[in-house]
Order: sequence, then structure tokens, then C-alpha cells
Amino acid sequence: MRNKFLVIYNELAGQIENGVIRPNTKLLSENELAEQYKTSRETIRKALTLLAQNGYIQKIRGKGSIVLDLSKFEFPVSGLVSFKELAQKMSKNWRTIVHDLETIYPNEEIRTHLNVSKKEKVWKVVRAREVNNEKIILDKDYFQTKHVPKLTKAICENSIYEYLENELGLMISFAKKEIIVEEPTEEDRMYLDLEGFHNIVVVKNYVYLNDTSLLQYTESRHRPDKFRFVDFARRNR
Amino acid sequence: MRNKFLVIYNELAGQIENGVIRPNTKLLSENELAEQYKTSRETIRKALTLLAQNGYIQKIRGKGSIVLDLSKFEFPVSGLVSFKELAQKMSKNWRTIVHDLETIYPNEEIRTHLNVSKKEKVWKVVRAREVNNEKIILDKDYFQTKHVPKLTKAICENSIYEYLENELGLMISFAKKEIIVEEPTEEDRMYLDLEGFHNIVVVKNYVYLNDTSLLQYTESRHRPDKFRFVDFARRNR
DNA sequence: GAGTGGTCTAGACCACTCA
DNA sequence: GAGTGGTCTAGACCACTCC
Repeated sequence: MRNKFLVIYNELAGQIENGVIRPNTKLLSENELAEQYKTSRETIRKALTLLAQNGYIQKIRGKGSIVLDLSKFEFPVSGLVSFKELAQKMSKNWRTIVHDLETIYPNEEIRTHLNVSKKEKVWKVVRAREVNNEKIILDKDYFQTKHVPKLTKAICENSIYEYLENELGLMISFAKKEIIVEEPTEEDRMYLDLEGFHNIVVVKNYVYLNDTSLLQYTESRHRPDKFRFVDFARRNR
Repeated sequence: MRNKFLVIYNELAGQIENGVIRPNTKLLSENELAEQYKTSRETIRKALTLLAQNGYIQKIRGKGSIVLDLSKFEFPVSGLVSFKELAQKMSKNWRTIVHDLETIYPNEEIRTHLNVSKKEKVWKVVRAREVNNEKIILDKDYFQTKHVPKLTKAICENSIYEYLENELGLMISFAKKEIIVEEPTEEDRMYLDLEGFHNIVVVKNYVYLNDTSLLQYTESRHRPDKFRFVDFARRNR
């Protein structure tokens, strides 16, 4: 992290999170910050733009940058967050149970989702997520074998994301999420503690790499009472 | 719209949408674009960054900017989109039925959501949304009266957002969305065609103005079979 | 009118990709 | 090594807010 603007971003973000810079106060002006960090104003602006995009501040022309009250916006987890990160943040007791881990010749549905040919094998991973002794999420993942040569039970029980990014060096760049509600399937009833719920919240997730190729298709199937999705949206213009 | 980078953004976005620039091809390089538009490279970069953020292109260092296949990512409506915009985009038959339009002294729940005092009145608007002759969404809106002095049935039947932004000149800057699933209330059963569904998808929406003050709290209650939410997330770094 | 953030410039150096 | 996008600079002018 030798990017100047990232260093400044992280320092300011940390100070806001720790209350060193208090909500509803104004940040130093861009010119003052440029002087303080001995850098150009454009670099400061890059850091502040990031802060604004991530919900730390609100920039107001002619006035300054106001520090937002983070506690009002807890967990803008919209983006790309793994179950492990999330579970740890909420400091819950959690466990992952791997029900299936194999390479398969995909059926037509998966082929269209993953955009692969009949002849290509894909990884299929089925995992149940248990939080506070209740199995409430069923994750069905499909990966391109050309990007993921090896996968073990241990990796699936920990975090596949960590493995892909840190071990394999894959660069995940963007994802498309779709949220819908369905009837539970037999598989849902088998692997989850459904307790009579009549619906399942399905989060379909398409994960793309830096070179725009599709890496993964995931269906995350949530028990409706334990589902919560938070999104933080800014007007672009 | 005299911002150079916005003009360039809109021109390129339009060309991508209309297929003039085809998916999976490369954009001209930043230097070439700077020359073509007779501007500096940083300005081109601003336009391209916006294109990338909105899912039009993927920038790859050392290679170039690849045009993404928009049809794969239809409707990245995540952000701040009104029901009217959405319904018109899907070109469905739609209708809005206003069930309630009044100013009230808010109860405690609304007071915490809107962060107002006991003495302040707020607007309460209850509307059912009918699409293809089925009432599938119940919208409950609460507005600060200090920002919205007047509100009529006609406005509520059309688009409150349009009124706030175009008539009142309010500058909406960001919103926090929360999606959960609940049991239907009596009100849901009364105003919606629930047809035996046991759950309601609730989208809670907090809308903030440019000066960081809270304008509106909305609960959008969807029949689960007609609910669909699409989100497009980029890794920030 | 002083100060703020928003836009724009022309140039520099870097890290990366690909032939 | 030529070309690409990523970062950074120092300076300019603008639109806006507030006194």
C-alpha cells in the first residue's frame, strides 16, 4: 500500500471509525489537507472521493466535507463480502458443513449460468452454514475448473474466497447479485433447519475476474427470518 | 451538462448501449481518446472510471478497456430508482392507488426512523402498486414536512421523486436500503393481492439530501413472487 | 470577497502486458 | 521495448456558500 491516496484514505477512515474525527464535524479543507499531507490537491480529492463513496463523508460544494454518523449506516456490506468475514464481524458462533465437493459435467442450467461447454467439468460445492446452532444458509457454488485446479474440504470449510485471492492470486473485480424469493426445494429441507418456513430467499451471485471472465456462479439460499441485506447507494450525478 | 467528462461518458455509454461499440471489443486507448476529444487524459479517465463504475467497461492495466456485454447485466437498478421509472422500463401496465395521504404526529417507531421530535408533523403516504392488474407492492412513505410543504394525490399517483427533484429542487444524494422478509400484516392483506403468500419482502429505504439531512423513510412491501433485486458490485481495490 | 469543492490541463513517472 | 492504464503534480478557472 504505497499509494498515497490510499494511505490518506485509510488514515482518515480509521480516524472516523475510532471517533478521532467526530460525526457531523467538518474535515479540514482540501487545500489544508494537501498542505498537511504534503501532496497535491487532486490526490487529496481522490482520497476524499473514496471516503464519500464508502459512506464516511458527504462533500458539499462551497461548504466542505461533513463526517457522516457511521452508526446510522452500520454494515454497508452490499459489495463482495464472504460469509466468513460477515460471521466474524457479527461475532457469532458459526460453522460450515460441506455436503458436496466434486467436479461434474454441468447440466444445461449451470452451463448457461457459467457459460461453459458440455465437455468442461466444473467444481460443485454444496455447503450449509450454521449460526448459533441453526442451519440457516445453503450455499451452492460452481467454479470454472480452468481457474481453480484444486479444491479441498478444508478450504471449503474455511473461506474459498481467501483461497482464491490469496493462494491462487485470482483477481476478483466485480459481481452481479440477484435476490429473489422461491419455494424451498427438497435439498433446502434436507440441509437446513427450515422450521416450517414456506419461502427461501435466494441470492444468485455471478463473480467475474479482472479480465472479465466469469469465475463462479453461486446460489446462496437463506432462511427468510435470518436474511438481511443492506445496500448503500449514492446518486452518481 | 457542460461537464466535458460527462459529455464523453454519455456519448460512450450511448454507443455501447446502441451497439455502435460492440461488447468484448476494446475501447480506444486513453491517449487516443484524449486526442480525439481534444482534451486531457485525466478528463478521459474520469469518463472511463464512470463507465467502469456503471458496468459498461472493465479497465485492465497494460491492456486497455474492454466493453462488457450489457445484456448479461440487465437492470443494475440497485441505486435510487423510482417505481415509475422501473415500471416504464419494463413497459408494464401499471397503476398507483393512493390509500392514505395526510400529515400525522409520528409514533415512536417513525420518530426514530425519521429522527424527528414529537411535535413535528410528518407526511404519511400509503400507496399500492398495481402491475398487470395485480396489486403487488405496498409503499408506505414518511417525509419531513420541513422539506416537503405540499403534497397532492396527483403527485403521489405519478412520481413523488420527480416532484421533489424537479419541482421542489431537493437534491437527493444517497440512500440506505435494507431488505428483510416479514409476515404479512393486516394492512398488507387489505391492500395487496396476496393470494395465500405467507411472506412479504420489505425494503426499508432511508433517503438523504445533499446536506446530509434525512428526507424520507419508506417501507416498500413486495409480494415475494414478484420481487427481484439486482445489484452490481465492484471491488473498490 | 474569502473560502470551499468541482473541473480541467499538460506533463511526468510507474507497473503492467504483449509481442 | 512500445503501448497500456494507474498515480501524482502544480497550477488554473469555475460555481457555490457564507458573511
